[in-house]
Amino acid sequence: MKDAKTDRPAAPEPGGSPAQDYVLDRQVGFLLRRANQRHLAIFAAAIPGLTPTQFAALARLCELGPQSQNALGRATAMDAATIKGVVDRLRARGLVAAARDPGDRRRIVLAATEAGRAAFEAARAAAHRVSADTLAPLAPGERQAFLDMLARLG
Amino acid sequence: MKDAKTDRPAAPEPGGSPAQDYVLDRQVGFLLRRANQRHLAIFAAAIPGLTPTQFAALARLCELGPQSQNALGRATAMDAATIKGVVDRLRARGLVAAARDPGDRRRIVLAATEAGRAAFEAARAAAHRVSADTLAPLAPGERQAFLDMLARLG
DNA sequence: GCCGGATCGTTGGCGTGCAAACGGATTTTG
DNA sequence: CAAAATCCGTTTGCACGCCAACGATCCGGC
Repeated sequence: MKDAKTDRPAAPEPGGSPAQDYVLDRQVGFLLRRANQRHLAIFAAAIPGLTPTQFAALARLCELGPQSQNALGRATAMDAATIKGVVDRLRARGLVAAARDPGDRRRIVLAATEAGRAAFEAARAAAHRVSADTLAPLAPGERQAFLDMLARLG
Repeated sequence: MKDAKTDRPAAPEPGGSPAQDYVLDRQVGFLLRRANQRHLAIFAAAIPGLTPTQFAALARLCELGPQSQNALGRATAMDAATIKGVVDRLRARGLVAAARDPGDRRRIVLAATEAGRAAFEAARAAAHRVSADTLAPLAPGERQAFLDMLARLG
């Protein structure tokens, strides 16, 4: 048997038609998807030629130095299948170079090329602007708190 | 040994940010992507058999009644190409029915079937739990504020 | 009327994302 | 040392998600 003290708002109703119980516009998942869409659009407008994931991989590679492919994937929150495609496209454009690891024959060691490093440097200022523009609808005082909370959801 | 702290490459930044500090883990886009990943995992575990987008489309259809395909796409923040695939899959499973609009021969009028409505009802409680679980890392008092801010970014 | 612009749904292409399965290399452990 | 457990990168298959282009239809203005 159920507790009678459960809240009304989200409780399943026995006999009636609940209907307005689930409001899509208030669900985290939906809002996350929409915020992501807007961010993607801002990014694409500010940095054409590099997707956010490609830029993230390149940035990490510049930040951390040479990495194995899967390690780079972990550092950028992409699974092995996803990072492969991203790296393939970066390699095809000469932004990332690959070499076999002599100490572990399974591994591929990736590193940013000169062109890759230059592309990262060239895009960095724009990337900061993208982040700022994305957060623009929030009051300045809210932004850090929002980022902190968002980070906790990851 | 390397000078890692006072590294100032070819980016002349007079008085502004030192430009070296592009920290991926603090960028909104990256955090949004990671939060989305976690939410997706929670959703998939709680509601196997329906993706968040499919559930969103079904929910909107139950909420708003019969809609044209593109109108449903707008109501769920999906472009025409995306909503088509989602609707195709829902139709293939008998959760959504389609009929031509006699008043406008371009349009397809979509409606949830009995099975579709039942699937929505059956999943609704779980969907609420998904939202709650996603927000679980936040203190109860923070959640509403977070959602409000997130909504403003959409 | 009719014509130009909007809207409707469709298609193709590209780029994430995840799951599952695989063969090869390496490490752990019995 | 050999078997088992891991880890590496790859592939396939599916599901978004956006863009650009398209034929069909509708609608506004002339």
